[in-house]
Amino acid sequence: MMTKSGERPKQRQRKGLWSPEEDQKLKNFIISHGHACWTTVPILAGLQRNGKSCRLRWINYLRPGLKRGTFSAEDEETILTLHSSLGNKWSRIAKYLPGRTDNEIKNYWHSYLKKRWLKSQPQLKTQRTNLAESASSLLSCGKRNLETETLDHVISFEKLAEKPSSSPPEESNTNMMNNGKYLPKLFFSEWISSSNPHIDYSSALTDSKHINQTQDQIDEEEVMMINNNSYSSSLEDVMLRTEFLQPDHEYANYYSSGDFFINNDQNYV
DNA sequence: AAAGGTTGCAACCGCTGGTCT
DNA sequence: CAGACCAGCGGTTGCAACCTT
Repeated sequence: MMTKSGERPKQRQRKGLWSPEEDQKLKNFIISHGHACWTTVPILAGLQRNGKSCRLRWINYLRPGLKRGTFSAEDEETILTLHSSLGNKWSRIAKYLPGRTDNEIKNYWHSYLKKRWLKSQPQLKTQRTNLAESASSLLSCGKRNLETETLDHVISFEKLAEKPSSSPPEESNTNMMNNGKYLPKLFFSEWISSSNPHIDYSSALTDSKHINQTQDQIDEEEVMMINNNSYSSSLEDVMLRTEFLQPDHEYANYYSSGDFFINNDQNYV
Protein backbone atom coordinates (compact mmCIF):
# COMPACT_ATOMS: atom_id res chain seq x y z
CA MET A 1 0.00 0.00 0.00
CA MET A 2 1.24 3.46 -0.93
CA THR A 3 0.48 6.95 0.26
CA LYS A 4 -0.77 9.75 -2.03
CA SER A 5 2.81 10.81 -2.69
CA GLY A 6 3.71 7.29 -3.68
CA GLU A 7 5.75 6.58 -0.57
CA ARG A 8 5.50 3.31 1.20
CA PRO A 9 3.87 4.07 4.55
CA LYS A 10 6.26 3.68 7.42
CA GLN A 11 5.56 0.94 9.88
CA ARG A 12 4.02 2.49 12.94
CA GLN A 13 6.79 2.91 15.48
CA ARG A 14 6.27 2.48 19.15
CA LYS A 15 7.15 5.26 21.53
CA GLY A 16 7.29 5.57 25.27
CA LEU A 17 8.45 3.15 27.88
CA TRP A 18 10.10 -0.08 26.86
CA SER A 19 8.47 -3.35 27.80
CA PRO A 20 10.54 -6.19 29.25
CA GLU A 21 9.91 -8.13 26.02
CA GLU A 22 11.35 -5.32 23.92
CA ASP A 23 14.34 -5.06 26.23
CA GLN A 24 14.96 -8.76 25.89
CA LYS A 25 14.70 -8.64 22.10
CA LEU A 26 17.13 -5.77 21.86
CA LYS A 27 19.55 -7.28 24.33
CA ASN A 28 19.50 -10.66 22.63
CA PHE A 29 20.01 -9.11 19.23
CA ILE A 30 22.94 -6.94 20.23
CA ILE A 31 24.59 -9.70 22.20
CA SER A 32 24.52 -12.01 19.21
CA HIS A 33 25.01 -9.51 16.37
CA GLY A 34 26.43 -6.29 17.77
CA HIS A 35 25.19 -3.00 16.39
CA ALA A 36 26.98 -2.16 13.18
CA CYS A 37 24.21 0.25 12.17
CA TRP A 38 21.59 1.40 14.63
CA THR A 39 18.99 2.12 11.96
CA THR A 40 18.90 -1.53 10.97
CA VAL A 41 18.91 -2.87 14.53
CA PRO A 42 15.14 -2.49 15.14
CA ILE A 43 14.30 -4.03 11.77
CA LEU A 44 16.57 -7.01 12.24
CA ALA A 45 15.67 -7.41 15.90
CA GLY A 46 11.96 -7.30 15.14
CA LEU A 47 11.27 -4.17 17.14
CA GLN A 48 8.81 -1.44 16.22
CA ARG A 49 11.17 1.27 17.38
CA ASN A 50 13.54 3.58 15.61
CA GLY A 51 17.27 3.09 15.71
CA LYS A 52 17.79 6.11 17.84
CA SER A 53 15.47 4.83 20.49
CA CYS A 54 17.21 1.44 20.47
CA ARG A 55 20.60 3.06 20.80
CA LEU A 56 19.46 5.15 23.73
CA ARG A 57 17.85 2.21 25.47
CA TRP A 58 20.98 0.13 25.06
CA ILE A 59 23.37 2.82 26.16
CA ASN A 60 21.37 4.09 29.10
CA TYR A 61 19.79 0.95 30.39
CA LEU A 62 20.70 -2.38 28.85
CA ARG A 63 24.42 -2.44 28.23
CA PRO A 64 26.46 -4.40 30.71
CA GLY A 65 28.59 -2.67 33.28
CA LEU A 66 26.11 0.02 34.17
CA LYS A 67 25.93 1.10 37.78
CA ARG A 68 22.45 1.62 39.07
CA GLY A 69 21.39 3.28 42.27
CA THR A 70 22.50 6.33 44.17
CA PHE A 71 25.63 8.30 43.49
CA SER A 72 28.34 8.16 46.12
CA ALA A 73 29.68 11.30 47.76
CA GLU A 74 32.82 10.85 45.70
CA ASP A 75 30.80 10.64 42.51
CA GLU A 76 29.02 13.84 43.47
CA GLU A 77 32.26 15.66 44.07
CA THR A 78 33.60 14.40 40.77
CA ILE A 79 30.57 15.66 38.92
CA LEU A 80 30.61 19.03 40.64
CA THR A 81 34.28 19.50 39.97
CA LEU A 82 34.15 18.38 36.38
CA HIS A 83 31.03 20.43 35.72
CA SER A 84 32.68 23.53 37.03
CA SER A 85 35.47 23.03 34.53
CA LEU A 86 33.79 21.37 31.56
CA GLY A 87 30.28 22.78 31.79
CA ASN A 88 27.33 20.76 30.53
CA LYS A 89 29.51 18.25 28.71
CA TRP A 90 27.70 15.29 30.18
CA SER A 91 29.23 12.69 27.93
CA ARG A 92 32.71 13.87 28.82
CA ILE A 93 31.90 13.98 32.51
CA ALA A 94 30.51 10.46 32.19
CA LYS A 95 33.90 9.27 30.95
CA TYR A 96 35.27 9.85 34.42
CA LEU A 97 32.45 7.96 36.12
CA PRO A 98 32.61 4.37 34.98
CA GLY A 99 29.23 2.70 34.77
CA ARG A 100 27.32 5.97 34.74
CA THR A 101 25.66 7.35 31.64
CA ASP A 102 25.61 10.93 30.47
CA ASN A 103 21.82 10.93 30.77
CA GLU A 104 21.96 9.73 34.34
CA ILE A 105 24.52 12.36 35.29
CA LYS A 106 22.54 15.05 33.54
CA ASN A 107 19.36 14.07 35.35
CA TYR A 108 21.17 13.90 38.66
CA TRP A 109 22.62 17.34 38.07
CA HIS A 110 19.27 18.90 37.22
CA SER A 111 17.36 17.24 40.03
CA TYR A 112 19.83 17.43 42.85
CA LEU A 113 23.38 18.63 42.32
CA LYS A 114 22.48 21.96 40.77
CA LYS A 115 20.47 22.86 43.84
CA ARG A 116 23.31 21.81 46.08
CA TRP A 117 25.73 23.80 43.99
CA LEU A 118 23.52 26.88 44.12
CA LYS A 119 23.02 26.50 47.84
CA SER A 120 26.75 26.44 48.40
CA GLN A 121 27.11 29.86 46.85
CA PRO A 122 25.22 32.44 48.92
CA GLN A 123 26.00 35.41 46.68
CA LEU A 124 23.87 33.86 43.97
CA LYS A 125 20.61 34.98 45.45
CA THR A 126 21.21 38.71 45.03
CA GLN A 127 22.85 38.15 41.67
CA ARG A 128 19.88 36.22 40.45
CA THR A 129 17.53 39.00 41.53
CA ASN A 130 19.65 41.65 39.82
CA LEU A 131 19.92 39.69 36.60
CA ALA A 132 16.23 38.87 36.58
CA GLU A 133 15.45 42.54 37.04
CA SER A 134 17.73 43.61 34.23
CA ALA A 135 16.24 40.96 31.96
CA SER A 136 12.76 42.16 32.70
CA SER A 137 13.68 45.79 32.12
CA LEU A 138 15.30 44.86 28.82
CA LEU A 139 12.08 43.23 27.79
CA SER A 140 9.81 45.99 28.95
CA CYS A 141 11.67 48.73 27.08
CA GLY A 142 10.53 47.65 23.62
CA LYS A 143 7.12 47.20 22.04
CA ARG A 144 7.04 43.62 23.10
CA ASN A 145 3.87 41.85 23.99
CA LEU A 146 4.94 40.09 27.12
CA GLU A 147 1.81 38.01 27.23
CA THR A 148 2.78 36.24 24.05
CA GLU A 149 6.46 36.07 24.81
CA THR A 150 7.81 32.72 25.78
CA LEU A 151 10.86 32.00 27.81
CA ASP A 152 12.58 31.08 24.58
CA HIS A 153 12.23 34.65 23.43
CA VAL A 154 13.70 35.83 26.67
CA ILE A 155 16.59 33.49 26.22
CA SER A 156 17.35 34.49 22.66
CA PHE A 157 16.97 38.15 23.61
CA GLU A 158 19.46 37.66 26.37
CA LYS A 159 21.81 35.84 24.04
CA LEU A 160 21.75 38.81 21.71
CA ALA A 161 22.42 41.11 24.61
CA GLU A 162 25.40 38.98 25.57
CA LYS A 163 26.98 39.09 22.17
CA PRO A 164 29.45 41.77 21.22
CA SER A 165 28.79 43.67 17.99
CA SER A 166 31.58 41.91 16.12
CA SER A 167 29.63 38.74 16.24
CA PRO A 168 31.64 35.63 17.05
CA PRO A 169 30.78 32.41 15.28
CA GLU A 170 27.33 31.12 16.13
CA GLU A 171 26.79 28.57 18.82
CA SER A 172 29.71 26.37 19.52
CA ASN A 173 29.95 23.35 21.70
CA THR A 174 33.43 24.17 22.80
CA ASN A 175 34.02 25.75 26.14
CA MET A 176 35.04 29.33 26.34
CA MET A 177 38.34 30.32 27.80
CA ASN A 178 38.93 32.82 30.53
CA ASN A 179 42.37 33.37 32.02
CA GLY A 180 43.46 29.98 30.84
CA LYS A 181 40.55 28.16 32.40
CA TYR A 182 37.60 26.59 30.72
CA LEU A 183 34.27 28.14 31.46
CA PRO A 184 31.09 26.20 31.65
CA LYS A 185 28.69 27.13 28.89
CA LEU A 186 25.56 28.33 30.61
CA PHE A 187 22.00 28.52 29.45
CA PHE A 188 20.01 31.53 30.41
CA SER A 189 18.43 29.97 33.44
CA GLU A 190 21.82 28.84 34.63
CA TRP A 191 23.52 32.02 33.60
CA ILE A 192 21.03 33.98 35.63
CA SER A 193 22.09 32.02 38.64
CA SER A 194 25.73 31.87 37.77
CA SER A 195 28.19 32.53 40.51
CA ASN A 196 30.99 34.28 38.74
CA PRO A 197 30.63 38.06 38.82
CA HIS A 198 34.24 38.40 37.71
CA ILE A 199 33.74 36.62 34.42
CA ASP A 200 33.86 38.84 31.38
CA TYR A 201 31.49 36.99 29.08
CA SER A 202 31.96 39.35 26.18
CA SER A 203 35.69 38.78 26.02
CA ALA A 204 35.17 35.08 26.45
CA LEU A 205 32.80 35.10 23.52
CA THR A 206 35.19 36.96 21.28
CA ASP A 207 37.94 34.51 22.05
CA SER A 208 37.40 32.12 19.19
CA LYS A 209 40.55 30.18 19.96
CA HIS A 210 38.60 27.02 20.63
CA ILE A 211 35.76 27.49 18.22
CA ASN A 212 37.09 25.38 15.37
CA GLN A 213 38.96 22.75 17.31
CA THR A 214 38.24 19.12 16.83
CA GLN A 215 37.40 16.99 19.82
CA ASP A 216 40.81 15.34 19.62
CA GLN A 217 42.51 18.71 19.75
CA ILE A 218 40.45 19.69 22.74
CA ASP A 219 41.18 16.39 24.47
CA GLU A 220 44.86 16.86 23.77
CA GLU A 221 44.73 20.35 25.15
CA GLU A 222 42.87 19.14 28.19
CA VAL A 223 45.71 16.76 28.95
CA MET A 224 48.27 19.50 28.37
CA MET A 225 46.38 21.81 30.69
CA ILE A 226 46.46 19.19 33.37
CA ASN A 227 50.16 18.65 32.82
CA ASN A 228 50.71 22.40 33.05
CA ASN A 229 48.58 22.68 36.18
CA SER A 230 46.18 24.97 34.36
CA TYR A 231 43.21 23.17 35.77
CA SER A 232 42.02 23.96 39.20
CA SER A 233 43.68 21.80 41.80
CA SER A 234 40.38 20.16 42.64
CA LEU A 235 39.92 18.97 39.10
CA GLU A 236 43.43 17.72 39.13
CA ASP A 237 42.57 15.77 42.23
CA VAL A 238 39.71 14.18 40.39
CA MET A 239 41.87 13.31 37.43
CA LEU A 240 44.50 11.80 39.67
CA ARG A 241 41.94 9.99 41.71
CA THR A 242 40.44 8.37 38.65
CA GLU A 243 43.82 8.05 36.92
CA PHE A 244 42.00 9.00 33.76
CA LEU A 245 40.30 5.65 33.94
CA GLN A 246 42.37 4.50 31.04
CA PRO A 247 41.38 0.87 31.35
CA ASP A 248 37.78 1.97 31.32
CA HIS A 249 38.31 4.12 28.24
CA GLU A 250 39.93 1.23 26.51
CA TYR A 251 37.06 -0.93 27.53
CA ALA A 252 34.59 1.65 26.26
CA ASN A 253 36.32 2.01 22.89
CA TYR A 254 36.77 -1.68 22.53
CA TYR A 255 33.21 -2.18 23.47
CA SER A 256 31.78 0.35 21.04
CA SER A 257 34.01 -0.94 18.24
CA GLY A 258 32.01 -4.15 18.16
CA ASP A 259 35.07 -6.35 18.73
CA PHE A 260 33.78 -6.96 22.20
CA PHE A 261 31.03 -9.08 20.79
CA ILE A 262 33.37 -11.14 18.72
CA ASN A 263 35.89 -11.92 21.41
CA ASN A 264 34.12 -11.55 24.70
CA ASP A 265 30.82 -13.26 24.46
CA GLN A 266 31.72 -15.11 27.60
CA ASN A 267 31.87 -11.79 29.43
CA TYR A 268 28.17 -11.32 29.12
CA VAL A 269 25.83 -12.00 31.96
C1' DA B 1 -8.83 9.82 51.73
C1' DA B 2 -8.37 12.81 47.93
C1' DA B 3 -6.63 16.49 45.25
C1' DG B 4 -2.94 19.19 43.85
C1' DG B 5 1.97 19.94 43.73
C1' DT B 6 6.69 18.30 43.29
C1' DT B 7 10.34 15.29 42.04
C1' DG B 8 12.99 11.92 39.52
C1' DC B 9 13.91 9.61 35.61
C1' DA B 10 13.21 7.49 31.04
C1' DA B 11 12.68 8.76 26.61
C1' DC B 12 12.12 12.04 22.87
C1' DC B 13 13.50 15.81 19.81
C1' DG B 14 16.39 18.72 17.31
C1' DC B 15 20.83 19.90 16.15
C1' DT B 16 25.70 19.07 14.85
C1' DG B 17 29.57 16.94 12.92
C1' DG B 18 31.55 13.06 10.55
C1' DT B 19 31.43 9.82 6.83
C1' DC B 20 30.01 8.02 2.62
C1' DT B 21 28.48 8.24 -2.13
C1' DC C 1 31.95 19.18 -3.69
C1' DA C 2 27.29 18.67 -2.32
C1' DG C 3 23.84 16.11 -0.38
C1' DA C 4 22.26 12.10 2.20
C1' DC C 5 22.73 9.41 6.01
C1' DC C 6 24.07 8.27 10.56
C1' DA C 7 25.75 8.50 15.41
C1' DG C 8 26.17 11.17 19.21
C1' DC C 9 25.10 14.96 22.22
C1' DG C 10 22.48 18.00 25.12
C1' DG C 11 18.03 20.23 26.19
C1' DT C 12 13.37 19.25 27.00
C1' DT C 13 9.20 16.74 27.89
C1' DG C 14 6.00 13.37 29.81
C1' DC C 15 4.63 10.61 33.28
C1' DA C 16 4.63 7.81 37.37
C1' DA C 17 5.70 7.91 42.10
C1' DC C 18 5.91 10.41 46.03
C1' DC C 19 4.78 14.24 49.12
C1' DT C 20 1.97 17.85 51.15
C1' DT C 21 -2.15 20.04 52.41
